[in-house]
Amino acid sequence: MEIASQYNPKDHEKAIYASWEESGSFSPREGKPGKEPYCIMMPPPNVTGALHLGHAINNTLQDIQIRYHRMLGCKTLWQPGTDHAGIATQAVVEKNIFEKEGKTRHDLGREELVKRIWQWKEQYGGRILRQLRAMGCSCDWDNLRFTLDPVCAKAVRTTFLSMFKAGLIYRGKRLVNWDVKLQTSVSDDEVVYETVKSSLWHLKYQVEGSDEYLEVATTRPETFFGDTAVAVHPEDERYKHLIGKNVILPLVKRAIPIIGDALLVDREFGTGCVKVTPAHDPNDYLCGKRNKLPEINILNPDGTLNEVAGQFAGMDRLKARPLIVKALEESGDLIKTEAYTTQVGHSDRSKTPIEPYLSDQWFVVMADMAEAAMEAVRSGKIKFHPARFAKSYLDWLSEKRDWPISRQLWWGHRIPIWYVKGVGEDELKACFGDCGEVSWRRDEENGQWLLCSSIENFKPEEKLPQAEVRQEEDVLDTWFSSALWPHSTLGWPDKNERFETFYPNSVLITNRDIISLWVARMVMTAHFNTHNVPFRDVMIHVTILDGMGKRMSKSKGNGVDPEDIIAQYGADALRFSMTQMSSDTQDMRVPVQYKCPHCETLFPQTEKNMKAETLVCPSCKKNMATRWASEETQKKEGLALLTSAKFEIGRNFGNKIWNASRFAMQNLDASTPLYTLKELKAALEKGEISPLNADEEWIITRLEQTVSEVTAAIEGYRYHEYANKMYDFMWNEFCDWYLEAIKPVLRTEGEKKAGSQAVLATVLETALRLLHPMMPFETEAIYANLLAITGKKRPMLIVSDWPETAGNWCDEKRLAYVMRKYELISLGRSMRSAFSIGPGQKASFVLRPENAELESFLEGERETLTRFLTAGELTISCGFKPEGAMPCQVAPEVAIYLKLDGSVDIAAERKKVEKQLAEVTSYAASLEKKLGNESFTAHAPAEVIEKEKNKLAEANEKLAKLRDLFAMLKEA
RNA sequence: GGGCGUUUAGCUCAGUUGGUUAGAGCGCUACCCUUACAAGGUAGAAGUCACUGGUUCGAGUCCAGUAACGCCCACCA
Repeated sequence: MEIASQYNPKDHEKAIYASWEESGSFSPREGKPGKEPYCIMMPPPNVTGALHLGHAINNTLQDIQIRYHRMLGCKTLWQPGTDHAGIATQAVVEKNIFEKEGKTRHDLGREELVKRIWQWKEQYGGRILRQLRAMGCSCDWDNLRFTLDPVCAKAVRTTFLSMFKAGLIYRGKRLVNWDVKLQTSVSDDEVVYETVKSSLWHLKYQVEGSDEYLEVATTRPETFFGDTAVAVHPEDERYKHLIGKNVILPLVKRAIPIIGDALLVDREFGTGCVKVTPAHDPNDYLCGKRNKLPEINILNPDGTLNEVAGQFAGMDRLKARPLIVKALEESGDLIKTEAYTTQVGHSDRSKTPIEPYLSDQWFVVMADMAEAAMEAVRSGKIKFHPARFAKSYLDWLSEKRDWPISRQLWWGHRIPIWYVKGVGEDELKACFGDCGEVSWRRDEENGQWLLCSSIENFKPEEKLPQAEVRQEEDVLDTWFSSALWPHSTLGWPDKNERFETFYPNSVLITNRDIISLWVARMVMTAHFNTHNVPFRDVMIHVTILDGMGKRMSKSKGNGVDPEDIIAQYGADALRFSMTQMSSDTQDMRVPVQYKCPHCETLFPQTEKNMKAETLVCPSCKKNMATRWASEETQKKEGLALLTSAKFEIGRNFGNKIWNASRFAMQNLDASTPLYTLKELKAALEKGEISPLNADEEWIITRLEQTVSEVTAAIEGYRYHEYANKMYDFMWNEFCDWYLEAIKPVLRTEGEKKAGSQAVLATVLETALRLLHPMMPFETEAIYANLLAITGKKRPMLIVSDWPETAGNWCDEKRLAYVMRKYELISLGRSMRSAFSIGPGQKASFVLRPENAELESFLEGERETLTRFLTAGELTISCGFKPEGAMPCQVAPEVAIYLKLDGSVDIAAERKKVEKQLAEVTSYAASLEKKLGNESFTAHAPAEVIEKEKNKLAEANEKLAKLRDLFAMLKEA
């Protein structure tokens, strides 16, 4: 069998993924007896978005758990899906239509816009799925969900109706964050504050019937049209006497009261007088409620001033501001203007300043649901990993602020509420009284009924021809449907086997920035709908940062497409590196570089160039396109892939595994059995294969330790430990020592060779299974080769069993001797290097063990010792006495000498030994001091003291050898 | 302003309940195309564990404070 000398991912990934998929391996299959079903819901990415490395780490970690549990024999489901992401998607499509056709959504109308967004979804919605497949994600594609699916929609309507019936849904006037560009409210979470250099304008408000005036400072002078009071601190001696009087607003000459409000006013800030604009400021709004002030709205939905603003009506509020200031200045009502830096809320989506705006919105009452969600974590029914993240979850929930769920968008789940006028309750009862899927409530203020229903395509007007019926225009906040994800995707509310099997889910794996937005809400709705938790564990993983320490995100422009990395290094390299980065303390910086498609020159991604569509290569000066450019431009100019040296480690490791396996393939044949560890043990005990040599006993023991450690690491979500243990085992133990050690046996013929082949096959195959969840493509490819070369027929690795240990392969002393052997080799090589003995040049060594047992062991290892040391003559003797000066290194129980042909520079040798002597002496002294310290021996635990004593004994032993050596060098 | 986290080798990061002479990968130095692998091998150099105190027989690890950085939440008329 010809095997390439480098692992080339492109030769394997597509075909292997296809064969997994075709074999149905991604679908849940019946579990082994006693194994609990296992289920993870993929956090649904925005359907029209593109995944970046943040998603790559998220999905890698999920796939590891899924593949591991599948191999354990659990009935396993990884539920994939995408989110309709209301505002984000609608904004993108609207922008696109406006750029191409110059039309707004109002030109198109609701139906047409929604149609266009669906088209957009069909066209671009595939990219994420392609990316997930390229990464090797083993999701149940047959049951892909979308938050606007009929299944999910039913869950949304059902939940809404239940909440409505339970009195948890209400409609109220609230000050919302209004996005004037998208003309919708956005949640607090979608508002980002930006520092803006502005001014603080001081205005003069004349006290009615007096010469006195109040000086109020504002950053938003245009809002004075909506002022309904001026507030001062009730204890403020400067203004106390004015409370109850009126001031006259400039220009419009309207009288408003002076009120005392200790909550709103900080006496120390500014002038101590605050203009109160309840309709346009959250704090003023609350103040208005406290003091029963009227609320005057000054804005139209598009951000222009309304008729209240008199001559300024119709102007955009920001454009009007300087004109208003000018008018105030001219009327003498502007006292002064000072420079002021302030934070202004901007819409995360449209990047325009947010207006606090009074409007009708729908809300969900949070109090009880939040309490239940907190209890689920406090009681330990849900566990966070790492545990500290429970705090941010609990802190957020403890505020129990009602959830505004309406959005003035067209893309999303339309709120299932109908406004009904002109009928009495008797008529409603007659029509819907028997129907559990309809409920209603009286809205006295507006003289109408609020009718709520979970029926699909509900048309109450057909049953109530006499009534005036209007459906609510708003849609639900995207998070409303995402919040149902753990149960809606399983077909809830319909009773079904899938839900019964996989609910609650096993674990949620996600990023910490959506703990409040999403995790908390899932727990709340789960409790409300299913009286259960949605999942048992929440695993929060690291955040991927760019080279400048900024979180990777699409909108920032610093996101790296996983397919860029896959194209250059392969999916397994991406996955390995991601796994290795996934510790639970620090976020991970990934410095990113562009790679010129023409000359392969690398140059760093910077703040400046990260959003550019085209770039010029600093080396070859040719143009290139980035992922921001259109597909045509990418084709024409060549695409500059983003890359990072971070992934080289994964590629190099993959190549190492590949070559180690290649070596194995070259030395195995159709006669080689393919045992599990337990079967190998049984075969040994029955004498079916010849006894293991020391190196084999050692590698099997190390392998079994690795099986246990790696299993525990995955179970405990300690991914970097999983990656590092596998890396160390494969590279430093399997390749560097074991494979090198067994080479001669494999070149022989006979029983011993057959035994060694069996061991090699077992170790390799077990290692492949351990690696598979993290590096599925390559391990599957190697496994296929292994089956071919040994002539076995087995199912694919993806559905193979997770390794089990057999235990007790050899005693500890023997293991220690093997380690001693490796240590001697290292020391010997070190001396070779110190004396500039070239790699091909043979050198003579003497080993002087201190007891006959070790002597006889080393004698048995003469072949490997000779070969690893490139030794000419190798003497192993307890009674060896050096004649004259010989370079020497000491290990516990044994010393190794180098015989030099030429003369030895005795002075140099003496210096070396002297240096070592000094080091070990001070080390031993510090240990002695420690052990001589009575408080240490009194306080420290016995095992620690024992350990220190052993260290001292070893140091003293080494010291004695070094002293002998030194004395000898002196004589010579 | 409140909370959470981070600061360990030139870079990116590990370091389990306090108990080693503090580790890895990349990079660096020297020598090697040795028939699995140069995406490799062998041998090396490189750290005042941010700073200041404290607790302790013993601190990279625990406590307090300081500084810098990052994230989340709240909010500045």
